[in-house]
Amino acid sequence: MAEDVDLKARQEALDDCSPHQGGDQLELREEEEDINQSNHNHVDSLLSLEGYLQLLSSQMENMLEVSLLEDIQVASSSRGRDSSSSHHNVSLTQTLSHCFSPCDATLLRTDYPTQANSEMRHLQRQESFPQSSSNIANPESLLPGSNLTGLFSAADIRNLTAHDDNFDEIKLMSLASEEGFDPIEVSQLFEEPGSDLGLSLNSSHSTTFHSVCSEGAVGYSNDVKSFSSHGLGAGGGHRQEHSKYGQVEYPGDSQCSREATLQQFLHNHAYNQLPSQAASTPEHQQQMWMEKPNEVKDRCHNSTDTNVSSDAKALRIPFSVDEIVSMPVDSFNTMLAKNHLMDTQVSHLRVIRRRGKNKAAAQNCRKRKLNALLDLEEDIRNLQTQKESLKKEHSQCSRSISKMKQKLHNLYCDIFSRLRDDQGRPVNPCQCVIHCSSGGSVFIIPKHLVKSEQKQDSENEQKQKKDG
DNA sequence: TTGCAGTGTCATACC
DNA sequence: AGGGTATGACACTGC
Repeated sequence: MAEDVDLKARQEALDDCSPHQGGDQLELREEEEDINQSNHNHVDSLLSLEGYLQLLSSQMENMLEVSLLEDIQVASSSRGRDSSSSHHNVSLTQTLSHCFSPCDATLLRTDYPTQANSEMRHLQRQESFPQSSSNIANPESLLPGSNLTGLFSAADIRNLTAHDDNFDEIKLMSLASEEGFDPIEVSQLFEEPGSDLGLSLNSSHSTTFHSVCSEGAVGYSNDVKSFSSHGLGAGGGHRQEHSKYGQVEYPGDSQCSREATLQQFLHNHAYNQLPSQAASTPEHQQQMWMEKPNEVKDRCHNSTDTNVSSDAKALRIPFSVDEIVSMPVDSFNTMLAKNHLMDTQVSHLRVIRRRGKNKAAAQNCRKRKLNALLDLEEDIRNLQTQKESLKKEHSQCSRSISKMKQKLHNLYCDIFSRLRDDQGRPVNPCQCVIHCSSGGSVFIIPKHLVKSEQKQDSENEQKQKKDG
């Protein structure tokens, strides 16, 4: 504001010296107003840019934390069995990290016909739901009807989880199934008409929570590793149970059971929460279970990487989620046709694909926004530099005009001091003016004649305008 | 506890 | 017409 006043004062001073600078002043004011408005509009942008730079610097740390959390997660699951099996953690982590590779998925497909025992299948199906809807932060929130604390006291389980934020969802889910937990019943119980393809909405009914799956800022990377690491929460548990019981589902099974497995996996969209943040009281658990889909839908957003990975795995699709998202539409349609999926499964996969696409689009959109802000900030700097340059040029021009005016005045005085009228008397410069014609001739004309001529000229111009 | 930044998702418009 | 993209809005999490 002080700069405004100073500038205006200077401009007024310059205007006094040079009466023809009104246009320049107006332009400068406009430019100044524009710049000031830009400054005002981008104060917030500058503030957010600071945070963005901090985010960039911390993303490398986050990437390291991801792998670290993976090890911690597995370590926590093996802690209850063998506290000294540190080497186990490494191998498990490696196993988990390969859980969603296309090669792995293909192998799973080829394994299907080798499974024949129907009882085992039933048991495995029961196992599959806990795996899919794992991610439990609070063991007591598994099911309202299942009494986990009958096997382990709440204190024991809390102690188990207290070692790490990443509670061992796998183990607890196994316990849940041992308690007679029927995943299909539950999925049917919470199946509501009009829900959103059973993805976020249906999943919302579950009180299960993700273990910490290293979500957070992932930057704009959308590669396979990114998806895999995010999928460790559910995917890791899933894989582990596979190694325990073999295949959970078979391609030769009815579409119904396949669909059931799909639903089970698609029900896994709870937000990752720490044990302390999860529902802790039975009342709260009950409330969570009774919540309407729309009320809990959005709570489930951040875990979708995990869950869509599980979705693809549950469908036995030999492609990773990232491939599902990034593959051309023709390849995608071919893949859908080859796998002989039901309509609902196809629609689920399309949802997965659409969400993945939209996720990337949102990341690009935000990236563009930030870039636009950076560009605008640079524009502001450039305009400020240009403004300073123009101000200097303006002052230089004003000084030049003042000098020329002074010279003209001196010349005027010099000429009139030498002029004499017909009678040899000096000509009064207040009564006469020097007039230069277009032909180059110079006349000394009395001022009153000049004024009358000017009046006539202006009258003629007005007449011409009216006629025109 | 509150505010903020980052994120995923949805709805919608547009291509 | 169907799929992809862009973007505002919303809810949520973690800090």
